[in-house]
Amino acid sequence: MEDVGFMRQWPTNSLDEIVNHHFSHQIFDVKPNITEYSSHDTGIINPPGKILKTNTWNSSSNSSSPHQISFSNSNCETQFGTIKPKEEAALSPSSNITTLPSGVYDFQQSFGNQIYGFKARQGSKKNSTNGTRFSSSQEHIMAERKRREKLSQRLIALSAIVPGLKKMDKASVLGDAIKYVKQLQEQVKTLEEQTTRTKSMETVVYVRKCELNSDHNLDNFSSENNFSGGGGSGGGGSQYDETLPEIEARFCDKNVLIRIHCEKRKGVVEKTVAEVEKLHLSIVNSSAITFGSSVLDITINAQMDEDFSLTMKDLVRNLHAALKLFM
Amino acid sequence: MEDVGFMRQWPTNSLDEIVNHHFSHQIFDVKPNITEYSSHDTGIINPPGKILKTNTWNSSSNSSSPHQISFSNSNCETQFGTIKPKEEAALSPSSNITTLPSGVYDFQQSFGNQIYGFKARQGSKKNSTNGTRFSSSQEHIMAERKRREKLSQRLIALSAIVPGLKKMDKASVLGDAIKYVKQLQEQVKTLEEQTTRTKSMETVVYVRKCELNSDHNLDNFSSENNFSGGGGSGGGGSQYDETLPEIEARFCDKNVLIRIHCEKRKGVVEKTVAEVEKLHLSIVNSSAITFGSSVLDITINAQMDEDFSLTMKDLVRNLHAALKLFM
DNA sequence: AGGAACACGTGACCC
DNA sequence: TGGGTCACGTGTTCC
Repeated sequence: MEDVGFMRQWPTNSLDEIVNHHFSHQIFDVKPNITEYSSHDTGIINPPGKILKTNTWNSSSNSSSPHQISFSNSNCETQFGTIKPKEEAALSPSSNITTLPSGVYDFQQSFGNQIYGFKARQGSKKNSTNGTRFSSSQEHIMAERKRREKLSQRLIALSAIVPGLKKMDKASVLGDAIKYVKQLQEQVKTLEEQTTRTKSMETVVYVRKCELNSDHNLDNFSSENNFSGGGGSGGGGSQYDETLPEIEARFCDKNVLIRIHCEKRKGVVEKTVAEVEKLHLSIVNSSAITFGSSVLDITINAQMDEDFSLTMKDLVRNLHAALKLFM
Repeated sequence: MEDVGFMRQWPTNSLDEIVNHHFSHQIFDVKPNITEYSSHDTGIINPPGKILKTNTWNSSSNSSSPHQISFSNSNCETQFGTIKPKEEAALSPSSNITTLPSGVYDFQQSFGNQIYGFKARQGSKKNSTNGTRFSSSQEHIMAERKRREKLSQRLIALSAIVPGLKKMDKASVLGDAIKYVKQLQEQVKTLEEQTTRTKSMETVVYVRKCELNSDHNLDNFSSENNFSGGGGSGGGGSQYDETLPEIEARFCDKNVLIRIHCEKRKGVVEKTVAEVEKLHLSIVNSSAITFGSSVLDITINAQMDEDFSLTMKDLVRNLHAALKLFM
C-alpha cells in the first residue's frame, strides 16, 4: 500500500536507499530459505523492552478481557514465544530492516540482544551518507516507538486507577475514565458543599469550633467512654477556653430559644440577659444550670419584638462577641 | 518503505490486488499530468467532517497552546485552506486512491462533497472483484479513521474536564488526568471519612438526624431568616416528628448534662426523669422550658453512680428509644 | 467473514 | 536543525 510513497521517494532520496529497498525485497523473497535473516527481522522489528510491559499488562488482565487487551503490541510476545510464521513475516513490512545500526544502541542495554550487534555490523557495511540517513530514520522510528509506548503506558496506568472497567479497549478506557472523573468531580462537589453546609451550620448555630473539628476530641469520641464535655472538667478548664462559649439559637416564628454553654463566671447570666434584651428580645423564661464545677448551661426562651427581624447568625454572632468580650 | 509488505502480499493475496497496486503506481506516475486525479486524493484523503472537530478543538485552545495543540490532523485544515503542494502530495502515499467507491458513502451525508460522488462513479468502472477489494480496503481505512477520531475526541473530552493543563500534549493530558484522578480519589476519601466522622458524631452526640442533614432545613438556612427550629412551629408540628426528640449528652467525669428537645406531651418530663434514674443517674438539677406551643426543652444535670459506667452513645440511645416509645 | 482493535512505520510539522 | 508530536494508512489478530 505504501508503494506510492515509496515511488514518490525516488526522485527525492538518494539511490542507495532504493538499493536497500530492493535488498529488503530480496530478503523477503528468499526468507523461507535463509534462517538467519528471518531471525533478524524478528529481532529488529521487535521493540526492545516491550515484552516486559506487555507481559505486565497481560498478566494483570488477560484472563478477564473478552478480546485482545494489551495496548502494547500483541505480536511481540507471540513473536518471541510460539513462532507464527505469518506474524513473523507480517511484522517486517518496512524496509528499515537493514538500517538498524546506530539508532538501536540506546536500547541495547535494556534488552541485550546480540541480534542487534549483528545488525549493526551489517549496517556498518554501508557508507557514511547512508549511515546518517538511516540512523536518523531509525532514530525517528525509535522515538515514535518510545512515544507510542509512553502513551500506552499512561493509558494502562489510567485504566488501573479507574474502577469497574469492563472493556479494556482504549476508547472504552478513555470514555470510562471521563465518566469516572466527572462522577468524582460531582461527588467532591457534593461532599464539599455538604461539609461546608455542616461547617457553617456548626459555626453559626453551635459555635462549637474545636469540639466538632479537632481530631483530639474525635479520638475521644471514638473511644467513647469518659468524654469530658467542652468546658474544662477540673479546676483549670482553660485548655478548652477557645471552645467556649457555645451558643445555639432556634427560631420559631417570633419565639427564640437560646442555649448557652459557657464558663461559670460571676455575672455571666446577667450579662447574657442584658445582651439578649439589647437585641429586641423579651425573655419569657430562663434557666441556668451548673455543670461540673466551672461550666454554666443557660437556656433562655424569648420573644422577638414584632417589628424587628434578626437572623440567627447575627443573633449568635452578637451573643458570641459579647460573651467573648466579657470572659 | 512498505514495499516489503507489498511484496509479501503477492503469494497470499489474489491477483486483482496486485493489479490494483500496479494501477495505483501508474496513477501516481502520471499524477502531475492528470488534474482530476490530484483533486481526487485531496478529497479522498481528507477525512470528511474532520475540519469541524479540528476547528472546535483549535478554537478553544489554539491561542494559548505553545505548540500544535490539535489532536486531530493538522494537515486537514491546511489542505482545505491554503494548499501546500508538499502536503498534498505527501498525504496520498497510499494506493487506495482509486478505491473510494463504496466505503465513503457512510460519510457522504455528513460532509456532502461531490468529489465522493465522482469517485464512486470512477470506482464503478472497475469490475466487481476489484470493487469489493477496494471497498473493503477503503472501509478499513475509514474504520481506522473513525476509531482514531473517536480516540482523539475522547482525549479532547478528557483534557476538557481536567483542570490546570499546561501542555496539551497527548501524553501530558493522560499523565495529568491520571494525577488528577488520583487527587480526586484522595479528596473524596478524605471528605467522605470526614463526613462519616461528623455524621457519627451527630448521631451519637446529638441525634439530630434530619435537622442537620435534610435539604429542606438547609435551604431555610441559606435564606437565613425566620428559621423554624426542629420541632413543629404551629399547632400540628407532626411533620417534623421524625426529627424529634433531639438528645444531647455530655460527660464530665461523673457529671452528666442532658439536653432534650422534644414534643410537648403530658408526662414527658416525668417519663424522662424516670428513664434517667433508671440509668443509675441521680438528678442534681433540672429545667423544662416551653418553646413555641408544642416543643419542650428539658435540661437535666445528673450525677452518675460511682460504680457504674455508661457510654454517651448508650445513654443517648436509651433515652431516645424510651422517648420514641413514649411519643 | 467481516468488523473492531492494535502497533507499526512514515511524512509533515513545530520549536 | 534535530527532537518531539501528530495523523495517517497498513498489516494483523481476534471474535
